[in-house]
Amino acid sequence: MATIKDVARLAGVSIGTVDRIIHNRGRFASGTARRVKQAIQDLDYTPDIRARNLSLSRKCRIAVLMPSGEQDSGYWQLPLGGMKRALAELASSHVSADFFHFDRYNAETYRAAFARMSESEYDGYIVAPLLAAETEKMFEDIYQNKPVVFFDTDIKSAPRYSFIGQNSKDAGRLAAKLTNLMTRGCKKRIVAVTPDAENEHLLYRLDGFTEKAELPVTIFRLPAEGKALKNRLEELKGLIREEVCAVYVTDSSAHVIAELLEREKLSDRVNLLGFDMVPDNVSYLQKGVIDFILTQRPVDQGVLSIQTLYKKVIIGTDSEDEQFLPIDIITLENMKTFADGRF
Amino acid sequence: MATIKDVARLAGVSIGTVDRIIHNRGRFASGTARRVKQAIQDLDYTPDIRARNLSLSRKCRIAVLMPSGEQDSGYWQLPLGGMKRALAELASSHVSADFFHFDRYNAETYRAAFARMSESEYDGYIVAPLLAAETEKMFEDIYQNKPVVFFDTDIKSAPRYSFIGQNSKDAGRLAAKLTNLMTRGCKKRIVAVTPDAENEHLLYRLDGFTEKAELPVTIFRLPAEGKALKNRLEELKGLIREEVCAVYVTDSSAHVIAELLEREKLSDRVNLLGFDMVPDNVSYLQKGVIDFILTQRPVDQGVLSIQTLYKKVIIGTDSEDEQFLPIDIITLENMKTFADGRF
DNA sequence: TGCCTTTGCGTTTACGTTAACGCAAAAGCG
DNA sequence: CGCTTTTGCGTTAACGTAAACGCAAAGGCA
Repeated sequence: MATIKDVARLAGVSIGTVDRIIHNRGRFASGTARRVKQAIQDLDYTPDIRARNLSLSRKCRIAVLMPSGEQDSGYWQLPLGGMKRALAELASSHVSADFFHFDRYNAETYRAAFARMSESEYDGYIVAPLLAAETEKMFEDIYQNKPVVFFDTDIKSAPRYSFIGQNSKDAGRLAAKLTNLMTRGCKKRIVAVTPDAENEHLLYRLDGFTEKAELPVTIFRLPAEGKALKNRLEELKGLIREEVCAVYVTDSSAHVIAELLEREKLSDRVNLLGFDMVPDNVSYLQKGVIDFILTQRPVDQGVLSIQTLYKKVIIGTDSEDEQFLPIDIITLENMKTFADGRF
Repeated sequence: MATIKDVARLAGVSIGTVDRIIHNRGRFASGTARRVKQAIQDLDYTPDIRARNLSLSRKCRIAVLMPSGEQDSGYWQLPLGGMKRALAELASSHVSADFFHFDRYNAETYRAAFARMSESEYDGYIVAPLLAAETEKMFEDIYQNKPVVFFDTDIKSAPRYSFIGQNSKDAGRLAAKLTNLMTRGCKKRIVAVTPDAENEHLLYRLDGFTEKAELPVTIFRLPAEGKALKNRLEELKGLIREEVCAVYVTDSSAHVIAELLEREKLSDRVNLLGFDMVPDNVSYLQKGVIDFILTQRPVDQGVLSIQTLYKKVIIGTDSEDEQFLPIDIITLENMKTFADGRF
């Protein structure tokens, strides 16, 4: 491997000159530049990253703005775990992160977390921009000179460096295909359960599903918690008992329906399909109450978010504008190959 | 982040002494060692890998011994691609590899490739040890002082550093579950097509399948090529036409059966399930002739093989003895999320 | 011609770690 | 007691790159 010294020798100049020409900094004669560039080509010279970073003593301080881990049945623990793992691996490369959590159903906490984050300056930002309206303007200033990565949800109108996530419509279509398979011969309906709160990518999961489903689909909205939830579940129970052969849940709360099915001894007759390997879902999958879980590798999303900023800030290489992860199908038989938390 | 200088200052010694104590090299007084270790603890000091590697000017030359890319319907291109990608990313960290390919159906070429590989010395080895009997002894000497990674197939009796691959029995079970789903209501049989040649992990894929299949399974052995293959296919055709509702193929050659089904217009009536996203399989999946493809992330296997050696040789951290990858289920609806070659 | 500015480039230090080298003090030995 | 050996530890060069600094030569101007 050629070093900057070899280049300098071949071009007949000093390493300082080579460095200046590489970085287009300071002053140099155009003829010299040509010779140096030729030498770089001839020797196939690439700077040694280790030496570069050592010399720059670059650090990468990252700010992460996301919901607290427990929300959505513990879903956010998954990307969080991925980030922590990636950070541990990159710790000796001077990559570190501060986490700012908010309540995704409370815009005020989002703004507060953002404010706390803004107190220091970071080299890069990772954000789950769940509150579209609030996010639009927030990152405009920051984006001027620091990379901002969105994960989970994309906001096309907001400025960002890269998006890491899922293609939700395809996920819905896939769910429909599996549901069709399971309900072959069944003459009743499918219930699609989706949260009360508006969320763009859950809408896509519904759209894709209804597009491909071969049985009639009844959409059933469910509040997040409390008495309203209880009442609605009671209603749902009646519906399921009578005329339903499968239930599709668009978010990570399939375990709520699973509990209902189990209690009412409906689980043999009614197929259930949901999203995300949160602990409650995993245990109902294991019992056979949930038939399929789809995921979009939330842990990998976390890992990739950190790595994307590391590459940008420390190595200096750019990533794709959109980074989609595969949609995985998980069932009783392959769950344990996913289960060690690495996926 | 604390440096060795800080440690030295706190312990009241020079950096040379600290270094000697860290590496347990040369001579030092036991009292000094205690003080230095305390200081390391107090400051939470970890050596900077970049500086360490720069100083050691460590290189990692890797030898890869595997079948040539075209074999097995182009399967080996997949891990090969993963290795190339990982190598490209690590190029400026002085990781490089030489590839030695063989014909997996010809033991002589395996030995020849091994001999060529043995002409130089490498810092690490990646091997697809498909010929169990030959491999047993081969790596004993090498393993004495260099890490050897097996991928795809494990040989428990041979010495190795780590294995990267799949749990084949689980894959078979999963295949059975999906086949059961697809053939619900069908009263005929399933044909399990498997290559003539002996291969341990294909046996496991059969075992797992027959264990969980709900219909009777007929095992049908297929030669690799030539006239024998043609005759056997003719035979298979008769079998399928009469009394079969699904075909399960244990290796990457599902496309051979797919072609047969398509030609004989049997694809609507007979379900087909196979392994590996090789180009031919992908196109039959797209046409709907193949219903499901299972994979064990061959590309990731390649990436992980390189990374495992990089971590061992350059960073100095050990990996697990066995590294299993998740079993993925791929169908028409989620195939495009896998299709960009990154998975 | 003398002085000042600009241009082009070489020199040097720093980044943090490793490891060779060698010096002083202590210990061993006749 | 004087000599050699051992012990303990400090100093230093090297890894490859970045960037500040400053020197010499050339050019500009009166």
